[in-house]
Amino acid sequence: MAETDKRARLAEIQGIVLFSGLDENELEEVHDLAIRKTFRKGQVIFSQGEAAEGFYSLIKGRVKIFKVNLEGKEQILQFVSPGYPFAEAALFAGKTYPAGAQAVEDSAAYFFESDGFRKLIINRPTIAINMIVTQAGYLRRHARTIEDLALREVSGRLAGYILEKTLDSSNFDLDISKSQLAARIGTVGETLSRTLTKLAEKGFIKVRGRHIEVLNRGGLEELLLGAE
Amino acid sequence: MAETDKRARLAEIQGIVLFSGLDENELEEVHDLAIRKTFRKGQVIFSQGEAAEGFYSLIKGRVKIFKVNLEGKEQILQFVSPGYPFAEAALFAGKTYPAGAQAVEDSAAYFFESDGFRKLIINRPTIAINMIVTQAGYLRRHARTIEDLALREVSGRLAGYILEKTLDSSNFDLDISKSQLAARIGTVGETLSRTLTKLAEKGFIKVRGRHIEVLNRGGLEELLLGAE
DNA sequence: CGGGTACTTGACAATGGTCAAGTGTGGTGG
DNA sequence: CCACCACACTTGACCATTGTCAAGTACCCG
Repeated sequence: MAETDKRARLAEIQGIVLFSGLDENELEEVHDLAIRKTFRKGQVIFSQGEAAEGFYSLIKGRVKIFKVNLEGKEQILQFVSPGYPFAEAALFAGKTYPAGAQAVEDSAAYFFESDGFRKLIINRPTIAINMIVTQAGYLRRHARTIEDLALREVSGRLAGYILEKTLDSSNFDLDISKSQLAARIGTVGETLSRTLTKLAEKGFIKVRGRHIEVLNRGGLEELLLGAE
Repeated sequence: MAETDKRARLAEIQGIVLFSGLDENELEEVHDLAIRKTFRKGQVIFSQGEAAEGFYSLIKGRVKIFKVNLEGKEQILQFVSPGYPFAEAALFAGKTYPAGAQAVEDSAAYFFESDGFRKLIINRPTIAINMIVTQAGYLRRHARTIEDLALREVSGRLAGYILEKTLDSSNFDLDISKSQLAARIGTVGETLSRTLTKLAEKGFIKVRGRHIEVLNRGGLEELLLGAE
């Protein structure tokens, strides 16, 4: 029982991008350090400003990383997908979490205590490289978010979001609430609602509930670039 | 002559955060890979969208990393200080530079070609760790910028900027033009100008040319938090 | 079927961007 | 050493985008 348990955990750990390409021994080491935690939908994992003891790697569900201001407005920095780490920056920069984390669905993650993980990583170049790779990806994504907020109006940001979600098909279902989408995109629910109908009126998209269909990709792309 | 040259270069390389803690041999390896480049004030180092062949480490001067939109509005993602790398994310994510880079002063940097550097880093955990550390720092900084843009008005962002520059003394001189500061803070010159005089009228600061003196730290801190 | 939450829509206000016209100010050349 | 030009910055008037507050509607879950 404990044995199958361990095997299951090793399988989960293998699915984490940070640990891809590791051999058996290395996986064992990671396993011995990892603490499995589960979170219910809506549960706060940590809050901004809290002391950072370590970082997480999500294996199931979804987690949002966000900031809030005094008035309660929220900005979502990113949604974390299974396989990906979050709060890894806490490992080497600063002693507190610079943002909050909350489970958006029922979720499970492995927690890695900072000191132990640092020791581990020093002798495991593969993990270090994997870490650099995912951080590089996050860095790009953040740069894009900054660009969005500073240089695009909300119709452009929304267009960008929709285009990303429809790289292959021509339609998709929102996997988050519209108010969360608003917070991701850097606006509020009301404005998102209006912008969505505006795009629909222009004939670029069709919206029914959470289902969005793209009718005119070119139109969206122009918006993204900054035309009107 | 070539010998003193090399020694000078090794000294420069030693001053780069990515390569701190390396032994002689490792420094040699890095040296053999590094291409020294100089840039005049105002010179474009690379443009957004350009194929990314490698990354840079600044050793002298200053460089800005920025995005521009079609209307020509600019958002500065960061100013790079000597010792720090830029475009390192290009090493492992994507084939093009996601932003542009330009020398703000006469500058010098070492260029590292991606493939070669990747090979090097695999056997040099120290470099990998250093890389993770600096990326973690950049990640934090970006998160902060996103927070600023999404959740603070420009007076709050400006207050934050001034507070950061006056952690020890109570006054400082702007090391960039006001229009560049505006672009860093996510606004335009006119608004920055107005905001500066507004803060001065409230008695929080005193401005003369590029010199800024803080008169009421508490007031600035409130602005940063979101009061008005 | 009921109740609550999420979303939409409307009217309004405000932050901040744009355009245009000054006002320096520093550096260069006469 | 002064005059002048270019450029950075300031200030004013205006307007657009977006946020706020409020009310109404739809939809989902129990």
